Amino acid sequence: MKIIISNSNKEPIYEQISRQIKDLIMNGSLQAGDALPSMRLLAKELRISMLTTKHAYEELEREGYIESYVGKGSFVKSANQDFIQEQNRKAMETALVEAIGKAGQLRMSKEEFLELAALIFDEE
Amino acid sequence: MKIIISNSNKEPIYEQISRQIKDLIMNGSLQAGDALPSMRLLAKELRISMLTTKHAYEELEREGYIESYVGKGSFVKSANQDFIQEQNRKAMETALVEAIGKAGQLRMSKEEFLELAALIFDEE
Amino acid sequence: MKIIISNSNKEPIYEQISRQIKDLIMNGSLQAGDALPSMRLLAKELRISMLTTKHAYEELEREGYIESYVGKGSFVKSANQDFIQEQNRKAMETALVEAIGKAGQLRMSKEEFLELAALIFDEE
Amino acid sequence: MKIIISNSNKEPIYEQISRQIKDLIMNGSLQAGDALPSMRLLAKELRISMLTTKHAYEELEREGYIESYVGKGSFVKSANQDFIQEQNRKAMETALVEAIGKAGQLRMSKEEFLELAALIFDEE
DNA sequence: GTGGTCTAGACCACG
DNA sequence: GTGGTCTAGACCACT
Repeated sequence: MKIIISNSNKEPIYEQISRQIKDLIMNGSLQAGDALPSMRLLAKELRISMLTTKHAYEELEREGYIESYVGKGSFVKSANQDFIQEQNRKAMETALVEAIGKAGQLRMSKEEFLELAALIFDEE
Repeated sequence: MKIIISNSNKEPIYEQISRQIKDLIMNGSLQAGDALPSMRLLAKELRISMLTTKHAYEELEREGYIESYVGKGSFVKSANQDFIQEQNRKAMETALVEAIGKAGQLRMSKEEFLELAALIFDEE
Repeated sequence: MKIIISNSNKEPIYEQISRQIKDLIMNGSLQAGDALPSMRLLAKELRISMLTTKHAYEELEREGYIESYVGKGSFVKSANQDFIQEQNRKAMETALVEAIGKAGQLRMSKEEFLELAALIFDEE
Repeated sequence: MKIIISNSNKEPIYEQISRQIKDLIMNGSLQAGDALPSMRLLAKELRISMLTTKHAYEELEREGYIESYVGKGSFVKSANQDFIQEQNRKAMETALVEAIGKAGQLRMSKEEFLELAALIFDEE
């Protein structure tokens, strides 16, 4: 599991961690039941305080992505796939609305915007 | 000039102000050379500390949207229209790439995505 | 605002705090919009770490009882009275079901139990 | 003797075990003098560490429900039936007082409360 | 002044 | 070994 944190970033470290783990779960790299690295180990690897990894894991647990058990560790929750799909869809729509809003401010026509979108879609 | 600030909002007050002024500049409500209300007056109207309006105006000046002259006041800058456009374009592309990435994870086809984009474009 | 914490208690300190503040809100001692003591001040008064009071306030914010703003402080949320009623009702039913379950194990008859309940009700 | 442990539960495993054995004693499924499965066997059946079953049995012994003899095993204690009853009664009263307190905050009348209690009593 | 984040320790309960 | 709680500091952004 590869987590990259940047200090020259306004996003809090714990947010960077929980966001990246969320992404790993959502794209299938982490499956339901998989064990996450212990808070201590992850903290050591990332050279940050254990409290920070704990903060990240707590957020993930609150949002229903993982579960932690004293003495056992933290595990990806057997989340319903629907929940993950739903989250992904919401994120996608939010970004799309944002992009279209900006396009409007730039006075782009619908055709220009869709052409650009098609272009980027093919690149990915 | 209508600025609305919301306390039940995690966005810092100075950000709410500078963002709304930026929008007014972008959509043409504020033209190059126009005078902005004095920091003192704006603070009084919004019933906030002058430090906060100062913070907002400083950000706008730093980002090249306005210019302030001691004893005269603050004015919308004439230049940098291209710079602003460019920034907007970047923000738009970033959001679009994000949306397309998520769409890929959702296994949406290009056609589905473009259809959705067209739909949202018309709504706005 | 009177908060009492006990160290000779398995309940975590932050839980004791958030629970007591919840009670103050639910019984009307704290009204919507009221300011809570700053995390620092409360920590000082209770002679505990600021992180602990912060933990308590975070929980209250997550559960919708209060809102915190950097530079301003923490305030009781203008909660819908319905939400509070609902929480109270749930707590009451949980306790009642628990009591009745125990009564069953004690082989109390319904009449005995209701008599006891009536007695306690009058005392309060 | 049927013990069921759930991993997707924040209640510690040893607590789940001791609680369930307590219930079996309380409702008469386990009589005074009955032998409990050896710690080793129970651990094997539940696929958990023997340390955990040991922890559970120790709690039961501490609370006066069972007695363990080295080399012979663990047995339900004959005495203290009154003590157990008394504990149960206390727990029941505590829960009832709690429920009535909440009912008071909800401005329920005594009649409403007793009606609700009777209803729940019949359901159980 | 306020809350938000982070550190580098510590002790505890659980398995 | 694991996670849960707590301390006593620190720096930062916001008002």
